[in-house]
Amino acid sequence: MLQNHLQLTCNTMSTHTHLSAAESLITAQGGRVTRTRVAVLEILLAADQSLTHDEIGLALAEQGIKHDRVTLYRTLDWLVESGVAHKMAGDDRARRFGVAASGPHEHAHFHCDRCGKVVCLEGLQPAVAVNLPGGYQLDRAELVLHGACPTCGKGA
Amino acid sequence: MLQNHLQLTCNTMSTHTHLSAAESLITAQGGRVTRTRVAVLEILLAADQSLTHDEIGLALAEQGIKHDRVTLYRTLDWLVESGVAHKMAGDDRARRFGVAASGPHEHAHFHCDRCGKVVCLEGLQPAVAVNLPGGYQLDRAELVLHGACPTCGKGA
DNA sequence: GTGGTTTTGCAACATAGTAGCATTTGTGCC
DNA sequence: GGCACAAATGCTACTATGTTGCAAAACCAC
Repeated sequence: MLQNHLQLTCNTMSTHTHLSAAESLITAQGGRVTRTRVAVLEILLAADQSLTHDEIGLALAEQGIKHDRVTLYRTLDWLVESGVAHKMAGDDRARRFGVAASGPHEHAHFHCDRCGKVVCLEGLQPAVAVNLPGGYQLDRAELVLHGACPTCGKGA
Repeated sequence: MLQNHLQLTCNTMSTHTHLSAAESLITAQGGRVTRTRVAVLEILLAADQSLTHDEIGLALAEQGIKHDRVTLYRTLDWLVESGVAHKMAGDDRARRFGVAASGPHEHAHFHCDRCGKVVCLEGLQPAVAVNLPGGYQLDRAELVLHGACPTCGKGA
């Protein structure tokens, strides 16, 4: 899980010009580098799976970063809008967020039906664009695979 | 308030042995044939797209069928549990429901990003089961295509 | 440091879905 | 047809998720 080392990631005022990956991404999008944005993005970058708003909020709290529920929603929305993160709807009614590491919208997700975890499968590209009925214009395809993740599969 | 036309759509007690498709489906699942279930299922059968809980409730009201929000949730849940209908999460936070006409879980959906409509594409089968990382067990694949439906595409 | 704009935090609201329980309604049986 | 019993409904209240408006604070350029 996430450590709570409290390692004072607030280096926006430091004399070093050292920029973390998160900070670079944010400035590249023309946004201001704020405590919340950096922390949220770092959490997403460090995570190997999609996280819900709630999970991210919890991680923020563990790092001692004070934040508001609404701010987190807006931060996540901004990240999605900027193309840095992507949003996806699961079977439960909570949306999950992850960093869009590869192409803009071209990767599949795996949803574990037992533990509810969602991971990104970068290597998979759905072979669609096939027999779509006439008149439909395809923008992007979203592929969600359901089943058991390695952890849950072993237990069975 | 609700009209009191009370047009007695109750044909479960009629002398005919005429059973609608909806009624047959319900009894086949070992469920009771109730006003709400028959009406909901007929609405879903008649629809050429997935409907939200809200849209179904509206359709029920238009037919003068008194119902409760909670009952509708439970009815839909029962239909999904019985395998008669299927549930899918869209980009908005409302779940959509449709009848599972073909196989149990093996068809794709098309989501129109302009009008929000969701239709079932029975003919499409995602060609997955490919390079899934080791340890993952695949149960089913859910493919959602995003783009413009024929109606919205023409306008562009 | 100062000023101006972006973000945040707060409170209140809105929507989607769930839980418990008393009442009603289908259904099998006589 | 009438009865009994379980399933389904309807009601109220509640939780969870997400949104809006606005004043205060933080960020960044100068």
